[in-house]
Amino acid sequence: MGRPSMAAERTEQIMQATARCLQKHGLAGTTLERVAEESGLSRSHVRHYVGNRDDLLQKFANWLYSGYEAEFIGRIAGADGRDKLPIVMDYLFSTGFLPISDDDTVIRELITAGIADERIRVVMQTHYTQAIQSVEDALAAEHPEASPGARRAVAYGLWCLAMGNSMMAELQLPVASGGLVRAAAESLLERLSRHG
Amino acid sequence: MGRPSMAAERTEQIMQATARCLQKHGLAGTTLERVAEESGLSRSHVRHYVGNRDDLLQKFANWLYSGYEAEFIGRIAGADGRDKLPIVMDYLFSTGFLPISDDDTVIRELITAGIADERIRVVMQTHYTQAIQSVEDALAAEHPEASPGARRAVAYGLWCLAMGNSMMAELQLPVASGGLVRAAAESLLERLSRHG
DNA sequence: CGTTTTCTTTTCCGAAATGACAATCAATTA
DNA sequence: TAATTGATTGTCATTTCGGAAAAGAAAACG
Repeated sequence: MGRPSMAAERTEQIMQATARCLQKHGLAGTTLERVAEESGLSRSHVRHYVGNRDDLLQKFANWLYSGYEAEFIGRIAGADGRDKLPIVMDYLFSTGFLPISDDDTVIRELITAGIADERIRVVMQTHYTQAIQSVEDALAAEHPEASPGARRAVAYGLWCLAMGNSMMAELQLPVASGGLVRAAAESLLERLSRHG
Repeated sequence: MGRPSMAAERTEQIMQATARCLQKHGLAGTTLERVAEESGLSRSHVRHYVGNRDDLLQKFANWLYSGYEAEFIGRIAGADGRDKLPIVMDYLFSTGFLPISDDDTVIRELITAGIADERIRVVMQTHYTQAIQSVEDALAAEHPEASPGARRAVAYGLWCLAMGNSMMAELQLPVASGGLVRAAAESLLERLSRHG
């Protein structure tokens, strides 16, 4: 064996720096140099540990979503029965004091990257497919009598509501921070309560 | 007077080239050089007529949305009564064969630009405020008996649904092209039919 | 020790984009 | 015809980024 590997720590450093960069400077502004600066390492370090810029973004997507898988998808799968839906609703429409979570910006930038880069896109496709499925599972636990088609539409609707609202919030549109999405989301949910 | 100004035609050329660039190469790839190439003019031309890159994007935002104002907001204001809502629904959820309209990509890139640049953001804020108001007007025409709060929530909900779905469509998520949003949107509408 | 492995630092090159400036050309009007 | 206004073209310097490679330093292990 040679010198012990710093890869694990360094990669973590770099990923977190990448997140901060995406948040502060957007996708185009997330250059290897800036990530290096933000992480306190040199650009050569970044290249050494994660490769070129495309590699960086792809690894970052994996890193980010594997975190979410534990935090969201995992938590829903772990919760039982009627505990699921409140978790989902809070996650999608948490109306805390922060208008948007820090991650929302990062995610949107990543989506932009995914439109151009297939590897990133695939990561996001599989993640989002799972996430929407989790929403559907939560709905199924709450409304087992509803039709699968209706559940699917509502699940996807909730998801789109959350994504769309996050976009509007990033534009600092006043209407985005008034809890109006949550009202719309509740309306969607009512459909499942009404006709079985 | 000197030589007659070509500003009007040239600007139009440049704006259309900018749209094509945003669509093909994204925000980061929309450089003055590429816009010049796409428009058939020289980079000096672009600089001469629209200024630097930030100026270009701001002028483009104005140009794009003044077009939409005529096409969408204007059309709704012009339609009478119960003709409004179908126009809105078609505009937001047109389920044609194209998974997404050409402009959707451009708009999303512009939103990304608006997050960083305040001048662009202001343009988009005012436009979207008006657009959501138009949706609300259409709902008011169809459901005059519904409560204003409910209408507002549904209007904003429809808008978010459309935005979120457009994002998912750009990621080529299969679920985005199945007409599922439209189903969710119809569910939202039902809320206004039910309790006045 | 010395070898091996990995980390770390440094240097170089090329491409692309921006900003600024200058010079020439063309059309209109006095 | 001359002056003026704006169009058109071209050039230069600077910056930033990305990609690649080389060389040195540090730690484990036999």
